[in-house]
Amino acid sequence: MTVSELDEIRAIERKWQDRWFSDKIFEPQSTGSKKYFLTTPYPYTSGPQHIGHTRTYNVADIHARFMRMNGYNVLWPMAWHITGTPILAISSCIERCEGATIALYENYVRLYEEDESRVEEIVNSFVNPWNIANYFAAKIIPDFQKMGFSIDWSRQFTTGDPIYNQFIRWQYEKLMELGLIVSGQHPILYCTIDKNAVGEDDIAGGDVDKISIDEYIGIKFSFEDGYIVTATLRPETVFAVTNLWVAPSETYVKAYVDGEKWIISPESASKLRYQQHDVNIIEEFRGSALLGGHCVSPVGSKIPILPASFVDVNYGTGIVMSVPAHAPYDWAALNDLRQQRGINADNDLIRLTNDIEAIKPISLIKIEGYSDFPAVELCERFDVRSQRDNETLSRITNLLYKEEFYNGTLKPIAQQFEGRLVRDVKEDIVEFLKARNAASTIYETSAKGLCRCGGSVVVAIEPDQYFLNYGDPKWKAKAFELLDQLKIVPDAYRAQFVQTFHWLDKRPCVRRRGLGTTFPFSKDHWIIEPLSDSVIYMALYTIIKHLRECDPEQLTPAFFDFIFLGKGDLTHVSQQTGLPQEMLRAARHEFTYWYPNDHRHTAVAHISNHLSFFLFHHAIIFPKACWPKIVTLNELLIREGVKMSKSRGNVIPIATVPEVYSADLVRLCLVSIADLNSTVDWRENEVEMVKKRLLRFWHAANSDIVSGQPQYDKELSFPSRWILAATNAMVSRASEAAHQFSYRKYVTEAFFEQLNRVEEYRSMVLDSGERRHVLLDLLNVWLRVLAPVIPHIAEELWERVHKDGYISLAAFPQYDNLYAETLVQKRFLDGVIGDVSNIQAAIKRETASVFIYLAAAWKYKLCEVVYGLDGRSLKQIMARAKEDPELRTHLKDIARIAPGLVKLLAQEPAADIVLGFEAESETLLATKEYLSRRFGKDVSIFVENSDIYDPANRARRALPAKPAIYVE
RNA sequence: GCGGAGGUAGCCAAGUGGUCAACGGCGGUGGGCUCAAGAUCCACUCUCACAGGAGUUCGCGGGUUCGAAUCCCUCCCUCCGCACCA
Repeated sequence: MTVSELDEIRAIERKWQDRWFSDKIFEPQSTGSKKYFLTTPYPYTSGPQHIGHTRTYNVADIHARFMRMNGYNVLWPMAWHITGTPILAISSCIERCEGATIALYENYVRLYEEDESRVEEIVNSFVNPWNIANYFAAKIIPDFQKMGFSIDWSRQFTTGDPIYNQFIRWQYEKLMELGLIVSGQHPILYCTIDKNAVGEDDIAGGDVDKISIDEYIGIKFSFEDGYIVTATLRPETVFAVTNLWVAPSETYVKAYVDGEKWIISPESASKLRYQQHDVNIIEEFRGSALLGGHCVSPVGSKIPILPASFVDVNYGTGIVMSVPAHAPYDWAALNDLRQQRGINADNDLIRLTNDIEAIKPISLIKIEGYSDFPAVELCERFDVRSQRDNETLSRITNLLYKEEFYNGTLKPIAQQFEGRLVRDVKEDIVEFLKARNAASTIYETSAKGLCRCGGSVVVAIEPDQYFLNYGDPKWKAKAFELLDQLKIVPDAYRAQFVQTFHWLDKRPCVRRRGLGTTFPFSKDHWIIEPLSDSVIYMALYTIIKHLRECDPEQLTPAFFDFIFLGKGDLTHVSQQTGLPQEMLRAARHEFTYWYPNDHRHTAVAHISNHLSFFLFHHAIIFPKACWPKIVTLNELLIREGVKMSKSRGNVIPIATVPEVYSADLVRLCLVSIADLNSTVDWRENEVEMVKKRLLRFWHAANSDIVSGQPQYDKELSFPSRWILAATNAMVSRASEAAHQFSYRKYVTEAFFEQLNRVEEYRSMVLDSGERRHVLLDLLNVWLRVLAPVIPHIAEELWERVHKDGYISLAAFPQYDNLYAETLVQKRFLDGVIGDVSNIQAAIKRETASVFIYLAAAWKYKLCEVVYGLDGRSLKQIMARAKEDPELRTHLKDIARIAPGLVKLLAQEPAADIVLGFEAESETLLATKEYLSRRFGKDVSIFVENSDIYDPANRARRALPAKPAIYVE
């Protein structure tokens, strides 16, 4: 068992992959009564596939193969997703000659290209995003083939194809007709230089430090002829404001904002312009000019304006409202002012003394376990010295905000909002303030970000965004109806679907740029975004072959209505589209044959988006008969305990699988390491273990084939009958596991445990014609059970045992109860072996002989009697024994052994414990030599009676199912 | 905070009312093989017994039951999702 055997397996894998592909054995026709239409996500073609993606496809392939062998006409097609901005972002990185991206893509391309000069050339070509999409789409095909996936390659398309665009336009026509597309304004991340929306991929480091949009409330404090505007995440605290904070040395502006005079920072002014506000600056001044002034809060309080160093003019409006009772920063800043007073006799401070002196924290929110002034309390507890203790302050700020938000209730000072939970009342207070023209929504990025082009990332309001209205009641109701009849495996994920379905609401479905389909309902240039154009494409697989010859212009909404919904009249549609009637008829037939999508398998990460959209769209666009039936899910894959990621450099691309591992090895590992609902941790030492087992199987199977004897006329011995029965039982358990998608259990049963059993059988029956025959016979069944998991090896061995045709297309073995009683016999034997081992281990002496004493016949009779009794007290047993003429002669012994017997029979199911004398005796006699070898001692088998060698007087302890043992 | 999943021997991990001291693997110990190492094979790997026995275990603490890792309750801890990101 060496490298050369693994090399041989690798060569075999290539051989069968080529044959499957050239014989097109996985390209089903739309005929046959049992069909199974399986889909998995089409890969996003921004780079090579790795072993993490492969987990999903691997499960799908194993199931596809299992179903195929169970007589289903299985369709598992594949296409390519290129829609969206990531590919665009990569292109522009390469165009700008960004070293890291170029190096990454050169490494990707090197996986497939030997010629180094080609590598550079190809990467250079990636300045055109289509080249990225096409290059990787083309390379993922051989990647998948290297894994042995039984994909139908004849139905490929990309989401950028004109045919696809027409299909998606039809989908959106339907949604528009149903009134499910709405428009409105929407905040987005936006680059100030590109003048365009930015996604995660466009932001420098955006994949690591994600930037989100925070919704602040701008609160207007009346001041002179206008307002000082502060920005806050906690509008409810407006009732407890004691003062405002400004940065005295920074510049502020007075500006007309939508016709009102606002005092804010200039940075804020320019950001507001992106948020659909009309902003004109009137004058600039230093923050210190505001100090000592007083403004009036929306709830009528007179509020002084004071200086604080923690104020950042880049954040919000650059002016902060101070709530010292509930905001640690504010309390700390207030303390700083008080302590500086008198020490550094700054003019400003002296001027402000009275104001500072007068400030008392105002208690607004009541929370369990805190005083009236939790911010004060926390500052003291965490020993905050000044407003510059940034780390501590932000930590306790988060802590307190969370606590107050979820568990805090408002005090009487909150007037009509008294007594309500902060989390419930927040929105109402915003409404209240807005109604008095005292508040305005201001969006801010959660962190500073730079676009890859160098521009700042800000929040802009898109005034005319289109949304899919998942919140529409009729849509939601349909979706729930679909969900109710959908099988989900593992079913534990159902709750996540339910939750997602509940909170799904309006969702933007178009973007200003990216690859994809143009949105048909706007004069502006909009592209339907990736998660919105990838939800019903499974339908396209069914008919794509018929569309290749068409002019995409012919694929009108009427065409798709006819094919998918059966709407319209054949002749009419034919005339309208110019498409031949037979083509329309064939496509319609193919769609109705394959749809619905019986089974979709994907990763759990898709539940809250793709899968839910998939179900929503199917529910509303297609009739019930076309609704998907089963969704199965798997968790993700990590490597040596950590996530795989580009930045860690620990990704295993599929392209390297054939040289580093082997397809069948990876396939076996991926399902054996973990169940669907837990993470696979790809650890080399586990892989190594699986590799050894696989090679051992390969080695043994080959030698069984070489030495195999097709014919054997004599009666089979107990061990042979047992291994055949055990194999039968294995087929049954494996089949059941597969139907439940428990493929870990499947390989445990069908590979690992079966391998152990077969090895045990080998040691039970030394080389003989019988064994050679049985092993060959067994292989015929076993290989077919293994074929879904390790198809290459199974296919090769199948050929070597001279079976006709592909094992991939062979019938999954049937199973029956032949020799089932031997399974109980084997359990009995294992019990005896266990007992002998126990005793040997206990006495720690060299021994030469083992004596096994089967119980006397009357004990078996007693056993039946006891088994039939309702109660099993000694008294009852003795009473019954007295009635029996034979047992009556053994009363003394019965009294002695009855407790042990009762205990034995307490094991469930009792009927399987006691085989009867004949069977026990046959089992031991048939395996006597094996036992002798196994113990390394002479083994003698006796039946309990007076004429036997029994120096320690052990035989009398013998019970049915539990012979007595003596070693010497 | 809400919703979901989960906490099992040194580690990973199966097991959801009785055949469970608890599958399997890794690691560890001893032994066979070998000049030796690796590979491989066998045994052991909670505690105590040392003739097949007993005791204590499955996050903590309670409860239901003849019987609980498994069912119920309180608590502690970990992970995932909470949207416009594919």
